[in-house]
Amino acid sequence: MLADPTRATFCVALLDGRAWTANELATLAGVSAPTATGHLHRLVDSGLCTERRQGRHRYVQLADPETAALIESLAGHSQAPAVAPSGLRASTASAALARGRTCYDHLAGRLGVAVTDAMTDRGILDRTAGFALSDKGRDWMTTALGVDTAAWSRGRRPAVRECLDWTERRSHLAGLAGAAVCARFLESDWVRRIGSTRAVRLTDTGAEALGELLALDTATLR
Amino acid sequence: MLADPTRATFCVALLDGRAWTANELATLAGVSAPTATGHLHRLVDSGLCTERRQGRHRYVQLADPETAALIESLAGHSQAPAVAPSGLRASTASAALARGRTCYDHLAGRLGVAVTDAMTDRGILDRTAGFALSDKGRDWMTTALGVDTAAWSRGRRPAVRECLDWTERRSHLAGLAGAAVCARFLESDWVRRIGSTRAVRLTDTGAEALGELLALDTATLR
DNA sequence: GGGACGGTTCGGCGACCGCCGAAATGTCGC
DNA sequence: GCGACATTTCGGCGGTCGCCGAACCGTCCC
Repeated sequence: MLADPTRATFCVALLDGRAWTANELATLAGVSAPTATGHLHRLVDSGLCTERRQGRHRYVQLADPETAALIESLAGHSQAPAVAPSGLRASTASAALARGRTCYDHLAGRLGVAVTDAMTDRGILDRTAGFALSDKGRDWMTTALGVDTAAWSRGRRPAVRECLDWTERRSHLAGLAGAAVCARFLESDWVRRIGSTRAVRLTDTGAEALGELLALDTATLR
Repeated sequence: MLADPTRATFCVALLDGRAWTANELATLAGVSAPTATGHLHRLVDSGLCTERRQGRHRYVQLADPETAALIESLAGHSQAPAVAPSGLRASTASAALARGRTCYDHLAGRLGVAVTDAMTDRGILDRTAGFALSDKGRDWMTTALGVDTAAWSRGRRPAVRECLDWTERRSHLAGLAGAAVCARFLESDWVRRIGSTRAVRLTDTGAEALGELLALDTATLR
């Protein structure tokens, strides 16, 4: 199912966690609308995606975080692209993605890895044996981010998960904690989406906040 | 690469962590030798597998634990097999696999999940936030298993990793800790391979040892 | 109502790719 | 050297599947 280049392109696009319409995906992948329709039917039938009909539009998105994690891990294992993007526009877009982006519902790129590293340095994450939130980390989630971590023990989704970043080739934070951090950062406008892409950029207030909360040097992230 | 049924069968077989010859894999997957050769070339070229020539034999195995983890996660996401294995022999073999098996280099099946659960109950694993080894767990590794956990901080492979068990549909322990547990159990003859398959069974001494070390009730695992 | 537009169904074309048999190569054991 | 055996190369067959154009169905907006 994921082996077809067109469907793979769809899924990577859907990794941004948003719902796309059939035509958007068709244009992105460079195929005709009928082709895209057929692929989307198969993705929905196989349970990888879900759809929401709304008027004459059909919005498709990944079925759940587990599916997103699977696609991430496949993307992480695929070799680096053979050719670098050419052209000013493409390379600007690709640079923006490398700097910071969302990966389903958490942060990735240099920004995502930097935040994860800073959380480790500050003792919020414990990476000496596995990838876990320390006691201090649980406090930090509540006081700094206003997140109720007690609710995390219920449910199937892991609280903390490691996700291989395919541009940085290093791990960043995923799971419920990663999603909470990303959501809070977007809500507080510390991080803002660039247009309607997956790419995000750090705002001025965001840079300041991350300096205070995580002693993070944001100079290379802007 | 992994989408072809024959190659997928090869990779799942290789999940036992051992090296297989081309003919063994051909027989298992029900294809001719030339077909198997072609597939193995592609798997090696793509970096998923490595080969070791030895006389007139060609031994193939998975390239590294990361690759094994990828295949595991794909296997975990594939739907349950539509048809139950039929025939006495097939169902005995499948029951043995469900009871206990190796999953690349760690334990899986009911046995793997039970050991993981027991380690959690005894406070060796901390699953309240992520999947990590507690301080107590590090001591246990050293005293009970004679494993030096200090060496784990170096290297890319995570010390503790969660692996979705495709028969139990629950997580079991993987990563360096999972590999250490499995290796130690096999060395001590607490667990023994059934023939040359991935399936393993608990020995009498093993049942006793697990009762002492983990307060594990092994009645349903035999 | 009528045009615009998103999405869908149908039919058919073409390419890719997995498969095998036959024959070749290389290794082992005697 | 010679037969047995594991593996490989080659050539060719066949099915699957992705793709598109054309025509069709709904919904939205004027």
